[in-house]
Amino acid sequence: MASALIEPRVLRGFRDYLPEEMIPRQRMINTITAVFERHGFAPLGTPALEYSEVLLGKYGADAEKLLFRFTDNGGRDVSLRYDLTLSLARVAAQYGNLPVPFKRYQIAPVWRAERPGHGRFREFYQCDVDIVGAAGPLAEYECIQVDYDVMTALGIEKFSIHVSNRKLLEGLSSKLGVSDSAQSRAIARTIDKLPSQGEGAVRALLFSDAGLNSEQIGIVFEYLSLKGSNEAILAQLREFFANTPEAHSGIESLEAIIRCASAAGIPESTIELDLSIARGLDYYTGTVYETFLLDLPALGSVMSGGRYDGLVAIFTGQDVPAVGISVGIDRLFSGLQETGRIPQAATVSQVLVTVFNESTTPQSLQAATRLRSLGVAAEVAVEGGALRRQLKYANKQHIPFALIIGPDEAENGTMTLRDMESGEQESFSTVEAVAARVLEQRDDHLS
RNA sequence: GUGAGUGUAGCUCAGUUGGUUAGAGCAUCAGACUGUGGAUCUGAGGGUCGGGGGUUCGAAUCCCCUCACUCACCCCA
Repeated sequence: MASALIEPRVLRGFRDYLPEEMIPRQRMINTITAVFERHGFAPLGTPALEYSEVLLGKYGADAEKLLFRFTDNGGRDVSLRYDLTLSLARVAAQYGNLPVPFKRYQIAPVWRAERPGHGRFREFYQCDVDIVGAAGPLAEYECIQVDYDVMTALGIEKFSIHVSNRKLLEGLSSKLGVSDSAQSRAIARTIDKLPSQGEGAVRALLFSDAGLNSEQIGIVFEYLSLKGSNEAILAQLREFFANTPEAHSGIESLEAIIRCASAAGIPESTIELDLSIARGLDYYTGTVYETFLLDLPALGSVMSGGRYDGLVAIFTGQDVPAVGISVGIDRLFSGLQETGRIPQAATVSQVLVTVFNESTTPQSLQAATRLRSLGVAAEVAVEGGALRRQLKYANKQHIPFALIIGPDEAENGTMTLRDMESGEQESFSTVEAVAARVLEQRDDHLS
């Protein structure tokens, strides 16, 4: 008796990445990883599952509802990680012998029990770099430098890094006479919507959601209307917050960041002080960043982060300075696809080594092995069959070359290399010559 | 979590006021074609019409429930 068939399916909000998508995605990640390591960030791995108490209590009440939380077979209360930052804070608190500052990167999936929507999933990747243990603006500037270098390495020219500081919002709350932290957060969340929803909507929300009166709303918009060059905005901020000490360290930090970036030669137009940037998560305490592609502003931020000095303290009781920035890999990937910057790649193979019959199989296998040792990705036509069939496979997979070794070639010690794009064939007597030909073609494509 | 919309082959979709055995294109596989892919022709496989219940002589079609997906809120990456 056959048992009931199992329907192949994945959970809501989860997905497979088929090779066609995974190949260019993996290449993008490799490029990003190389930038991280060039800045001295080292890889860190942490478990997907953590004790719930490690993850609870620092994201804010809304986020807690989004944890995948359950009891494991041993009766432990556990949750899938919601982001990578809290696990990093746990590591920083747990190991006493880490270097200071501790610089790590981590590219790994996180889970949120959210309702999936356009471009939103319950399992998605985060790609973070963080510096734990460095309090000064140099660490904050380094995140901007990494941001700039990642964008540049990916071939993106038109982007803008928007920078603000949570301390300014604290100063704003103080100036408004708001002391309730929930209300302060509501104000910040509402301000964050200015670019997407516009002034009218934000005014209405400040009244209905954040509970501000019209005089207070006037002050908020006085703050948000500070515009001009970065220098001009800083000057206006100093004046606006002259009697609000809570905001002063934020202004100083922004000044220092701008100075460092300018000294490092990052174009001034790339960094933009943007007072509407607030970031959603509650744990940010200082500088915050968001990065936008100028060609696709509606895509939203593709790289963002900030300073979160209080996070390690939930484990140790002591504040430890920390700052980081995170690449929104999926969003960035879809943005690059839209602007045509992702080359199509259906295969990783450069050569399909065909197999004619049993007597020529040894020659095919030897050629493939030699090609690989010469750095060529060589795939053997493992299914065999008619040569027509094998070439059809190479064509469909967009493998650029097919190496043909049949009885004729075996007899006179040659092999035939077919360029699948042009259909031209060339005879070679050594595998080294074949490899040179294939690698030359690849270099042409890259340049 | 709230509201609206859509579910028919792997994909995109037809399917008449409810009527016999649910179709097409693309894709897949085989053959024409055991030393050469993309083209053409011929043929084949592939469907519990999302699932369950109801109305009816009869349901892909009408009704109810449910699940999934899409869009807008909420929130965010």
